[in-house]
Parts: sequence; structure tokens; C-alpha cells
Amino acid sequence: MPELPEVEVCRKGISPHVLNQTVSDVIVRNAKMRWPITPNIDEMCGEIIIEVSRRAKYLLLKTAKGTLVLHLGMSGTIRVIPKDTIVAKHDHFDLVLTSGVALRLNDPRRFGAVLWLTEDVSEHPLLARLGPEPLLDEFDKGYLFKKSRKKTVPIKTFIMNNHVVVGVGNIYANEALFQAGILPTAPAGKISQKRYNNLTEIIKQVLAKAINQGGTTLKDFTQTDGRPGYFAQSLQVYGRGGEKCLICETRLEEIRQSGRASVFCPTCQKN
DNA sequence: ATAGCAACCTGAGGGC
DNA sequence: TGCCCTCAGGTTGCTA
Repeated sequence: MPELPEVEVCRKGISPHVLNQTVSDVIVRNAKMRWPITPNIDEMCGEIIIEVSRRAKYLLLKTAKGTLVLHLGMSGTIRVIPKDTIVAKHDHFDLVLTSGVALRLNDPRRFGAVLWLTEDVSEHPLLARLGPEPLLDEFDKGYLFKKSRKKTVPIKTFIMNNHVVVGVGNIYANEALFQAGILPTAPAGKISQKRYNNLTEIIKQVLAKAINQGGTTLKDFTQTDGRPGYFAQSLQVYGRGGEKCLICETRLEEIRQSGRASVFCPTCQKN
């Protein structure tokens, strides 16, 4: 389910329920995720969660002793529930709090991750080399232009690369490039400063709007309280291959780039 | 260094 | 009904 907006919606949803709460128990029903769930995760019991933050698509629950790192992969969801709620298929992990509430991770495909790290999280190999956060000022107008010089990779592959900028997944990459009028196949190194300025602004806008609307609900994504996100109705190209462009009525084309579907309008978008 | 893509999984949907 | 194929929000870590 998750691109950056969905993870941020999740962070906001769980935060009031877990911040300053004490962990009473951790329940691992299936440790086989992207990597095995950290065996020493029960060290978390008795700890107080002092910060609920996000870096890229990683959720970070910080305590005095260490940080719980959660990633939702392709199909993960986190619900806030009474701790005795009946367990469903693919409910792999619970973080139980003394308040009687639990965070429950459900992830059919198990591409997600649950890691208890006692070292400095920002130094961890998974997080150390990530690019800037797209919604912060560090992702500024000059950044993409400078970073892309001499790069031949297609622009869509470029903006989806975590080492370039984090959090831009397949849905929002398609949407942002459509709105910026740039073909997803355009070589990153050939795009002008001016168009990068525009693209940067659009990426920020698209992500911010999606967060405000509670994310995009496709198959199984819901907010932590079970409500759907409403950004799906704002999608202009994602999932619309073969349908008409909402601007010019040209038929939208669909291709595959690096194994991912790219949808674009051959009229509105240029190299 | 960089590009392409297999791999990790389950489930849904389409064609036959 | 069943089988086989393709596809899906991500990302690491191979192989060239």
C-alpha cells in the first residue's frame, strides 16, 4: 500500500496512541519478513516511546534504549486496536502497550520489515545513504538539476531512486511527471533547470495533497482507523492506461520501465 | 560507477 | 471449478 503519503498518514494515525506510552509486550507470530524480525525485539518491553517519526518510508518509534524501525513493504498495514482483538491472517506482529491498545502489523506479501535497533538509526545501512526528504527544504529547486547532470537514466527511474530523493513511489512518480508535462522516458540529464524547478514543486504538492486526503486507497490500504484514503479520486494517469487524458483526450499510453508500469499522455508530456 | 533485473511473497483477476 | 499466467504500493543485491 505505501508510498510516502500513506506512511505519513499511518504515522499521524498511530502517534497519539503510542507517544509517551509504555510497551508491555511484543508478539511475533511470523518473523519471516523482508529480513527476520530482530530476535532481541523483546528488549523493547518496559520502554517508553518518546518519539514517533518517519524517514523515507520507514516509521521510527524511538525509546531511550533503541528504535523500532517499521517498513510496510508493498502490502503492509498497521492498525490501532484493543490488544485482545481476534488475530487475522497475515497479522505477523503486535506492539502491545500498557494502555491496552496494540499496534498490529498485517502484511500478506511480507516485504515489510520490523527491526529493533540499539545503535544510531541514521547510521544503519538501510538509512545511511538515503536522499533528502521531498517535503523538506533540503529538497530545493536546484537539487534535482544538479544531481542529474550527465545522467542518462529515464527521469521516472531517477526520481524513484532513494539515493536521489526518498518517498516517491510508482503512483506519485507517474502523477508528478504528468503534471509537470515530462515524459517518463526523458533522460534525466537532458531536462532543463526550469523544468526541474517545476517538477520539484509539483512533487511536493502531489505528496502534500495526498497526505491531506488520507493517502491513496487502492486494494488494501486504509488509514490506521480503517477509513480509506481519498487521493485515488485525484489520480490523473496511474491505473488509467488506455483511457483518455483528462486534459486533451489523447489516449494514455502504458509502458514498463524497470519492471514498473508507467502511464503517460503522449501529447501533454514531452522529452 | 551504473544499469538491468531476479529475488523476496501472497492474492486477485483474466483466459482457456 | 481449476490451472496457468500476469500483475500489484518496494527495495536489496546480484550480474554484467
